[in-house]
Amino acid sequence: MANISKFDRQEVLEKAKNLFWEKGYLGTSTRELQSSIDMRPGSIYAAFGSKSALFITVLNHYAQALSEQIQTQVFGQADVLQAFRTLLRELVLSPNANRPSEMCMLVKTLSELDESHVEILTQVRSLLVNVEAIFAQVLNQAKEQGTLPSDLDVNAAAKTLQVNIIGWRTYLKATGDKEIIEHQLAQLFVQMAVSRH
Amino acid sequence: MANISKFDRQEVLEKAKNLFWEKGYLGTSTRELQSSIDMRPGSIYAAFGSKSALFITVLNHYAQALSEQIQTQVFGQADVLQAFRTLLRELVLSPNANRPSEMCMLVKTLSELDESHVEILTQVRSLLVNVEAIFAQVLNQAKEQGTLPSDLDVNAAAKTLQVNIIGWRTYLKATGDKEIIEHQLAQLFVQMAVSRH
DNA sequence: TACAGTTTTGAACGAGTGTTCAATTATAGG
DNA sequence: CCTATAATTGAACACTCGTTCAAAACTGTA
Repeated sequence: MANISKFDRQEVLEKAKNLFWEKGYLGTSTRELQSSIDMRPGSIYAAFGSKSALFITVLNHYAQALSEQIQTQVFGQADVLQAFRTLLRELVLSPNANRPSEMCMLVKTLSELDESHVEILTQVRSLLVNVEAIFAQVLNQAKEQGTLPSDLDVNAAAKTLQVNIIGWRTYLKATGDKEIIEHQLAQLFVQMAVSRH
Repeated sequence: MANISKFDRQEVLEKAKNLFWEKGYLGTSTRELQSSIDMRPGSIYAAFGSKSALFITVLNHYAQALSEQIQTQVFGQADVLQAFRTLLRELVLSPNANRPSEMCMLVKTLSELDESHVEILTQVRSLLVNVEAIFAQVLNQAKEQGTLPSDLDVNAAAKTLQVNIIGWRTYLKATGDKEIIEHQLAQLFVQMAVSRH
């Protein structure tokens, strides 16, 4: 296996992520990949094994980055719920120039592939479970901080969050209508605050 | 242009729909298409023009079928809201054996393709607008029937419906968790019923 | 039955696919 | 500086892709 230094590896994964995220797994050819990450086929195959193996590595890299963002920008903040809401607003609505697609990469991959790509789908599903678990952690901490009612069903709320984020991002790609999404996002946090289970 | 009889044309579009829906636009090769609809390349190109033109024709066929289903199963029913809710439950949750993918084909296509496939994306966006308009019509009729409050913002509710359906179907493909979806679906109809704007 | 017009066929085209591997270049230890 | 090991290169492989088109088969009219 090619001994790419850690710094280069991160850079390569970042570039591969951007391309895969924009064009999807099937829509990205290995030649595009080659020129994008500036590696020749032999090196890529020595380092990552195959197109699908590289893609899975990239997916992990993507999820890792998301997880770290929540870790640094939400956990440890004075008002966890407030910080989470801010981050969510940014992730869903901000027209971040360096985001290659309006879709979440996990959801885009889940949508794109059928069950003939089991390995990739399995990894996507597992990563989505991780994300949901992190959401639940955030909500739990908000409960402890008293910004969410103590009887809130945290797991159900985390699932609702997932469903809505998926819907919002996709709807945004369809229509570009940010206003309704902004409204729904606010609404969702109101609902969580008044939930009685 | 090849003069396919109307019956054959419907059958061809149906088969092409099933394949495209299952494997996506990029994931479907013209050879698979050829054997699936039992036409030779020359005939396909005479009748439809290109792979992408056939795909767009198939998308229209797909949306047309959905529209007709709402027309016959919802409009004209004694309780439109009730009928709509039943149909929605079926469309989102039923493990219909002859549905080639858990995803909505429009959403799957929207997710899969980037802006380099403008023609297809434009058509998908337009069809999604149509669907939303039909939802609004249904809700309006429910208002007239008195099953929804007269001050309900029908357009906003239709958007919310869209966002949720997209989220539900995708979440279902990710986790298979029907329980939470069923709960959220019920919840959504409760919210519409008590809305105050 | 003969013929003009239409439709269908399937071989073929050129470009693009993921992947491999012998040859070359770079690296590090003595 | 020399050598053994590791990493990189890029040409090449065996397919597959979307698409075309001359030839064959079919169609309906006279």
